Amino acid sequence: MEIDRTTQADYLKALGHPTRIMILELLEREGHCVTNIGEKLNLKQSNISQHLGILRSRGILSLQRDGGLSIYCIKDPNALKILKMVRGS
Amino acid sequence: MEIDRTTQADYLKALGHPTRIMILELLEREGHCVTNIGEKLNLKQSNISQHLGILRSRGILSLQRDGGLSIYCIKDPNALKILKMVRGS
DNA sequence: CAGAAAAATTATTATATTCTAATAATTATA
DNA sequence: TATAATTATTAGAATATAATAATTTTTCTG
Repeated sequence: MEIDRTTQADYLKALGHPTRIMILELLEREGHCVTNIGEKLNLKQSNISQHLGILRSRGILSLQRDGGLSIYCIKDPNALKILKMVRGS
Repeated sequence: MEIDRTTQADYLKALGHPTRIMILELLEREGHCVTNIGEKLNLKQSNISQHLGILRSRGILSLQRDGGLSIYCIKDPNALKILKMVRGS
């Protein structure tokens, strides 16, 4: 299947935000819940939730519920590879 | 040297636009002048010039003058690799 | 079921991007 | 030097993104 340039751009835009980069770095080792991410990054809950939603909508993160928690994990390992390539540019 | 997340994000944002993706695809084979790019993509000159400026400011494109023309070329091959990875996500 | 905890959603405001049109700057050539 | 061709820059309006605060929804637990 063909992936159009708007979708490609949306994917890259999803990666192109400092907070979302921090989230991906944090999730690289293991999944975390929303509150946990917010505390580690010292950002508001709703803001984190919005960023997670963006990353999820692009297929970069997945979410699994664990009790009352929403655990977010890396779904697309390419995202991490891309970040590594950016650092090496 | 350490590359901060804002710079990483700016790099990814530069890649995250359909027109700029088209420009990179066009320049993959060989360099082109501004007018040429504008004609191939059927977009206004000033708009193209602005997009080229963004890509150049991030170190993704380089510019060499040839007579009256500004020839833009890929400077950072990583950008093309990243686009290929995005397509394969 | 009621209350608490976690997360998502909404509305609002502020900021950033993008495109167009117009103008300015640069270079080539007659 | 004047003119044309090429490119860059600027200003403005339209759209998109982002952060906050407030609210709602969902789920767990007593």
